[in-house]
Amino acid sequence: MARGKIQIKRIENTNNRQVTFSKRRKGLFNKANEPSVLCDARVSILLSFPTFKIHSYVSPSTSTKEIFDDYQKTLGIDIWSSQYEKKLKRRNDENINLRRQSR
Amino acid sequence: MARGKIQIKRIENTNNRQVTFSKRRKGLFNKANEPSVLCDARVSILLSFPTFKIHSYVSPSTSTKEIFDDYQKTLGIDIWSSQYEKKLKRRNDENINLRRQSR
DNA sequence: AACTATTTATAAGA
DNA sequence: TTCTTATAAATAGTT
Repeated sequence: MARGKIQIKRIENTNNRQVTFSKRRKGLFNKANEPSVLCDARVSILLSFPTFKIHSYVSPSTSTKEIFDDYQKTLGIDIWSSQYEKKLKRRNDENINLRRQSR
Repeated sequence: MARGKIQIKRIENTNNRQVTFSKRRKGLFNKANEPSVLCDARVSILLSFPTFKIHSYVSPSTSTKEIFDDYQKTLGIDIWSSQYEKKLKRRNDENINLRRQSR
């Protein structure tokens, strides 16, 4: 785009890669904002780049977690809960045993 | 854009709103793909629209969960764990009481 | 960090 | 709903 078409492949020069990242981050977040206003959509974007911290965009009046919970509901899974479910089950089992003993 | 500039405000006509959503979803996901190739970035997009299921894009060679775990690491929090931590604490407290009673 | 020639995205129409 | 196309927006290379 612009002053010559580019191939979509890794930019080898480190400085150019960083400049392009910054420009495109701005463009991407702008593009995300518009459908949320035009179309009542909710958008969450997470963008990680090796030398920067992670960058995020989320549309107004919602939160990253809220959108993620919807995502998980749609998939019918909860990829974050499994580690906690195991611990909870263990505690419950202990609990039931203790109640039996105290009878 | 195109054939006249538009104002960025809610599109009231339901059909137009849906058509615009579909067009912009395509555009947004395309735009997300390019920095991941050009700049070694990782991108996760979740896009929810009332009458559709949620749509997602994630850059190649990673997963939505992986990017999210990085996001949480950067923030220094774990927004999904808190609800489980509460339940776990409750079970533990019950457990301690039961052990006391059975002494 | 600003500029601008050019590419890309897209609003409206077919 | 898919295609076209005139115009708006984004941006690669330059300064």
